[in-house]
Amino acid sequence: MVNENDSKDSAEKKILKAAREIFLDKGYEGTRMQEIADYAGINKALLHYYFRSKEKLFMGIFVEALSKLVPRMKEAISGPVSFRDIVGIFVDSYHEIMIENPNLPVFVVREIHRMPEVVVDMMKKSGFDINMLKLFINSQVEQGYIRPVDPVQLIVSLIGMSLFPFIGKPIIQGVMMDGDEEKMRDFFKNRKEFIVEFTLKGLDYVE
Amino acid sequence: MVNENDSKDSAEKKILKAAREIFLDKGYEGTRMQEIADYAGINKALLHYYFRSKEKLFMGIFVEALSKLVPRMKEAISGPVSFRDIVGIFVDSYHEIMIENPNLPVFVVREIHRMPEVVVDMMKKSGFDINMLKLFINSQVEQGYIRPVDPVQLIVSLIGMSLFPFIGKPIIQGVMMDGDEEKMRDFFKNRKEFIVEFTLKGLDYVE
DNA sequence: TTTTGGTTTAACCAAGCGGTCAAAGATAAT
DNA sequence: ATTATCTTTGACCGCTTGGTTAAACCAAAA
Repeated sequence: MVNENDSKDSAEKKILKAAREIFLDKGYEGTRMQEIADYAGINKALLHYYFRSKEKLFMGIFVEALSKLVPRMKEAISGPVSFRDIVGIFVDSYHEIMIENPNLPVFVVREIHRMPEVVVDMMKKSGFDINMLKLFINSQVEQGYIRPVDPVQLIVSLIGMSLFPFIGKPIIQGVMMDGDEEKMRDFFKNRKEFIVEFTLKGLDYVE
Repeated sequence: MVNENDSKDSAEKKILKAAREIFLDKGYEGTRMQEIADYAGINKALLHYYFRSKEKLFMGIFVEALSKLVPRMKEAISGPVSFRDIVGIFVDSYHEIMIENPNLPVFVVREIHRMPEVVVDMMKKSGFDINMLKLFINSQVEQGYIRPVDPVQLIVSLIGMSLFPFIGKPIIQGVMMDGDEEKMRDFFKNRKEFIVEFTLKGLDYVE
C-alpha cells in the first residue's frame, strides 16, 4: 500500500479525462463507449470495470461540469463591494470558465434539454445560490444605485450575454466576421468590458 | 390527376411533421427513424421511400429551421425608422419565432456544434444579412443617437438576451422561480420590454 | 378486365451498440 | 514458490440501429 503513484489509478484517470473530452464535445447520445476507450488507450471492458455503465460514467462528468457553471459568488457578495464590482466579477467568472472549457455551455444546454427535471434537482441540491444575488440586486435598487429592475431579468441577461458568444461562436466568427480569427479574438477580449459598461448604463448605475 | 387533395401527399406531409417534431426535440443523434415512423403512423420503410436516408430527411428539417432563425429585417431597416423601433422589431421577431418554436434554439445550437462548417456555409449561401444591421448601427452612432459601439457586440448581446430565456428555461423556471409557471409567464411577458429599455439605456440612446 | 404505376408493408440484413465473462497478467502478501 | 487479489484483455452476446427488398395493395388508364 506504499503505492500512491499514478500507475495504479492512471487507468481510471485516463478514462475520466477521455470521457470528459468526448462527452463534452459530443454529448451523451453522440458518444460511443468504444471511442472513450480508444481515446484513453484501454480496452472497452475496462470502462465497465471502473464505471459500471455509460450512464454512470456520464453522470460523473456531468455533475463535475454543472458545478463549474454555478458561479461561486458568496464571498464576493458578502464583502463591501460596489455593484460595478459584482457585475464585473460575475461576468469575469463566467468568461474565465468558458475560455478554459469552450464546449461547456453547449454540453450543458444539450443535456438540460434531454433531462430537465434531473438537472434542476441536481442544481437545487448543490445549493445554487441565486437568492443572494437577487437580494444584493434588490438592495442596490433600494439604495438608489440602480433603477428598479427585476433581478431575474438582469441575471438572465448577464448569463445570456456571457454564454452566447461561446454557444454561437461558429456563427459569430464564420458569418459575422468572415472567418477572421483575429477579429474573433478582439471580440472576446472586448466582450467583458462591453457587457459591464452596457449593463451599468442599462441600469442607470450611479457610482 | 384531378387529385389535389391531401390523401396523395399526406404520407409525405405526415412524415415531415413528425420529423420536425422529433428532430427538433431530440436532435439528429437522439432521434430514431422508427420513432418518426410511429409518430407519423406509417411504416418505417416508407420513410426511406420518400426521403432516402436519415441525413437527407434531417437536412430538410434543419434548413427549414435555420431559415426561421435568420431575422428578415431588410424591409424594416430600409424604411425611415428610429433605433428604438429597430431594436424593438429585432427582439420582437426573435420572441415571436421562439414562442412558436420553443425547441428551435437548443436544436440549432446542438447541430451547429455538431457540424459548424456545414451550417456556416448554409447561412452564407442563404444570404444572412447582418451587414445591413451593422451599417444601420454605425449610422446611428455617427448621427449621435447612440454612443460609439461595436455593432457585433451589440447584435450578439441582443441575440443572447433574446434566445437564452428559451435555451435555459428549465433552469430559470426550476431554479430561479421555484417552478412557478405563473412567474415564468410574467417573466416572458416582461422580457421584450426589459431588453429594449435595457439596450437603449445601455447605449445612451437619445430620442 | 387487365395492365400499369405509384404507394405501403412485413420481413429481413449487416453493422454498431452497451454490456458481460472467463481467462490471462500483474502485484503484493503468505 | 504459492496463493490471493486486483487489473486488463479478447471474445462474445443480445439488442437496436439505419437501410433494403420483394411482394402486396390500390387507383387510374388501356
